[in-house]
Amino acid sequence: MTNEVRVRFAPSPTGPLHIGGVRTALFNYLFAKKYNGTFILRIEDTDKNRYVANAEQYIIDALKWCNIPFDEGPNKNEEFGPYRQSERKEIYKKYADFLIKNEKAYYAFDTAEALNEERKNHEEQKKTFIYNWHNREKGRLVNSLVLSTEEVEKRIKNGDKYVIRFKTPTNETLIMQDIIRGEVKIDTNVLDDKILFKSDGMPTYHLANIVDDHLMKISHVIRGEEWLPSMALHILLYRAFDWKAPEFAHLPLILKPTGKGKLSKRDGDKLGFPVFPMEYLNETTNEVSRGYKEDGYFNDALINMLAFLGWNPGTEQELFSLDELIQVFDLKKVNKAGARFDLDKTKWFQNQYLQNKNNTDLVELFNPIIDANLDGNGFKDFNTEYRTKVISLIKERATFVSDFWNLSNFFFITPLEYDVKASKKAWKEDTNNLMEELIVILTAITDFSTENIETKVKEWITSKEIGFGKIMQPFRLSLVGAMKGPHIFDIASMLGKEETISRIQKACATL
RNA sequence: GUUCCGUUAGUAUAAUGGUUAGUACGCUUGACUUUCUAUCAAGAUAUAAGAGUUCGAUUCUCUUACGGAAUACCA
Repeated sequence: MTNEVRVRFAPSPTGPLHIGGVRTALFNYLFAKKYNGTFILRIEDTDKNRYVANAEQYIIDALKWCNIPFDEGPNKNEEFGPYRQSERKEIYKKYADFLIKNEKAYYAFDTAEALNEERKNHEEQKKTFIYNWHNREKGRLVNSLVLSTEEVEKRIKNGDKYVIRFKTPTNETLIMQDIIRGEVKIDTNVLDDKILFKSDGMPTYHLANIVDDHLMKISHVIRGEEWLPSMALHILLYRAFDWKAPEFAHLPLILKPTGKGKLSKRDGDKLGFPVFPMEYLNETTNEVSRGYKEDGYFNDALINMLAFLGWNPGTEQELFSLDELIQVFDLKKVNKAGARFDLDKTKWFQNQYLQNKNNTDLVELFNPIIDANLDGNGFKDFNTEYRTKVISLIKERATFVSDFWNLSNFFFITPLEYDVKASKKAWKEDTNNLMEELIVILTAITDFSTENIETKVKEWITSKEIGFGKIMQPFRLSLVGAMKGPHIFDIASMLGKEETISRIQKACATL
């Protein structure tokens, strides 16, 4: 690659970033890093009405948690700044005027009501209203193409509201290149004269986006597929300015897990899974939306899952660290079709990451949970070694750190009650007597190791000729309180002789 | 409605002008652990439909169907 790679993620601060946005950011980041390029965050806040105060901070925090740091952006290496479009307001007018002067754009004075009226009329006739060469000079619309120069100047001087529209060229088949989709063709006659500059003095997305991408020397525009229909306008704008256009790549959309349409911000609450990387507080409604972080997902697991939504390296490896992703990432291998979000697969990634984490690291995360649940009620003090051992025994059944406690509470507290169904099944009339005998066996064991207990107990069961189930099931029930948990002899060894025997006695007394 | 984009099992995807169309999640069954939400093993399920090009197409072309997006003084 001869030119420097500079890509940008350009969200609009109208609310929290959802995982589709995170994936767009991720792909931009991976592409930039792969080519030693620059990843830029630009805040596209040209719509005053939809602006949400805490959204920008959320976006920044979310990218940080996801480990997708930007090289340039608000308050960071502002060489091409500012990076908020609201702070670049003055820049855009100049470029809009340039287009007017070169007859690539024109003033339009039509009111929103008049345009709505047109749309309605067209709809009644089953036609679509398009503001373009069909009608822009036919006199029904009010713009500088039909008005005299004097009239236009008078209106502007008067303070009449106006917008600036792009004068789309006619009779041309545009052939565009998309890195992911290949050739995309469109007839310019079906395009409409998009508004570039709004009557409130702000540019629309289209103008601001092109001007900023040019000024910030963006080399590749990597964005969601919803922008594909706008690519023609954008290419035409680059041409009108006589600028070199960047390369484009339109990413497939992330679709709802069930039903129709693309994943939307509301789906999380409706379908019962997070759509946001982190929890988000809506400050006007005070509603809290759940986030992957708070639900217990690891950031690297989320990122790995997202990377595989619409892309894969072409090998059978599925687990990749961020650095490995950077190495193997290739825009050309991104899929064209929309990808349905799959919660099961997401959990699988999380599970894999949990299994691969060091137990010593996991203890740090588990400690607060143990301490909160214990609150001085444990049967002894539990050192880090003990806690780590517990994790090693139950980890494979867990997906989240928050699963640990349910899987391991019996390592810390004596069962308070016994699972009713299991008790009925496992505890028979002669069980108490058998347990008394088991206690005798256990008492005799000096080295209370897993292996030792196992051989001694099994020897005894075999010599008594009484099916394993009659002993093992009540034994487990006594120690755990339910028919669950890891290898029973591991549990006994961990609890120690005294606690093990005392639990059996307690069970005998209760059941 | 119009324009653009897309379509390999339930889902995410791999591969190829000639293969038993691969993998993962999920699902089913079995084994093991005489517990399980774990583990192991086995299994079922796919090239949307039709036509054309070709000795041969899932792969290239066209049509249809279906899906998605866009069609705002939102991004």
